[in-house]
Amino acid sequence: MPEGHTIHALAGRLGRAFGGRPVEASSPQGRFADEAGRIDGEVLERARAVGKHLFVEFPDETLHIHLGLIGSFPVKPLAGSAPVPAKGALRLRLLNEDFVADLRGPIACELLDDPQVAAIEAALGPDPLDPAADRDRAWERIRLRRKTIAELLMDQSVLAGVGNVYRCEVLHRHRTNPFTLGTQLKHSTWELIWADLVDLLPLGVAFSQILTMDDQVEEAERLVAAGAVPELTSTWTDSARWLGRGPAGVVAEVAADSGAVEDAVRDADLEDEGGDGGMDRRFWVYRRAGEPCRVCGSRIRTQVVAGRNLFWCGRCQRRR
DNA sequence: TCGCCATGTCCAC
DNA sequence: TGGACCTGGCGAT
Repeated sequence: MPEGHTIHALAGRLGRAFGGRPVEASSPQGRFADEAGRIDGEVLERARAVGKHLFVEFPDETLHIHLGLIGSFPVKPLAGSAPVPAKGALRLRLLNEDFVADLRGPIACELLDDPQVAAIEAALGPDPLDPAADRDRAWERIRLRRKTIAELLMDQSVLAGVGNVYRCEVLHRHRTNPFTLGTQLKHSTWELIWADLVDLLPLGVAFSQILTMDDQVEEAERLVAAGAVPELTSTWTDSARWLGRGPAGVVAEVAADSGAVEDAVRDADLEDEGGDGGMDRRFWVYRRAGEPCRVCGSRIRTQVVAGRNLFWCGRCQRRR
């Protein structure tokens, strides 16, 4: 179940598994049969993510996919054996000699031309995973709005890639009242929230898991610094954030040894499809309604905001 | 086996 | 703002 980090990790996997080679495309379910026929046998040039949108580029058209709440697109190595027979509601299968990727339950799966792709991107706010993202663009869309920050963080035209878990967690990390209006939010608070997302989302990509607890973030960054996280070779090598830090050197070295990278990637791909990067699933507030706040012991509250369950601590996050 | 819920979005009212 | 839609997993029955 995807927020932006999941889609960026997926783009990396698709690129490594299928990039630069012809791909077999089919729609066992039939709902995408005509379009699959148009890309069948074409070279998959590149896969990239913007927020929660996935773009898979072919010479003449771009495959646009949005997984929605329940979609999945696992990439699996074949390891010499034939792919498992297609069954159930399988919208799209991508296949080559080494990998198979099965798309199920997307809310968008379509072939677009360049202007259509540009239109989707233009409607999105800055993505904290994009090294060139401009946080001020998001601030301009926040500061004049009389909507709560809890709603604004989920609004993809304000900020691209953040979903319900990250919004709950990041607001708690900064002790910010989720009901603070955009017009009331301090600029300094926004700067801290953005910087935190720029730190946290790449860890989510690297570990295919949302990590927000201090000890887990610390451990994740330690593993990154030790060069023990193969996932970042694809997504992070061009990240300004990490090029500006120690781990980048390690990443560049690992990336230079492509054979080792391939082996490591295969291992990672085998393991992390469940979105489990290996650390236990633990949050400050998300899905902890009624449990004691890990900071102050007060009960975590929940309330539906814009159709989604918001979780927060009424004491820690009193301040607007 | 059933019903509900989910890291999402869109549309009709 | 409520419902519809896409599918899988899990707890209750």
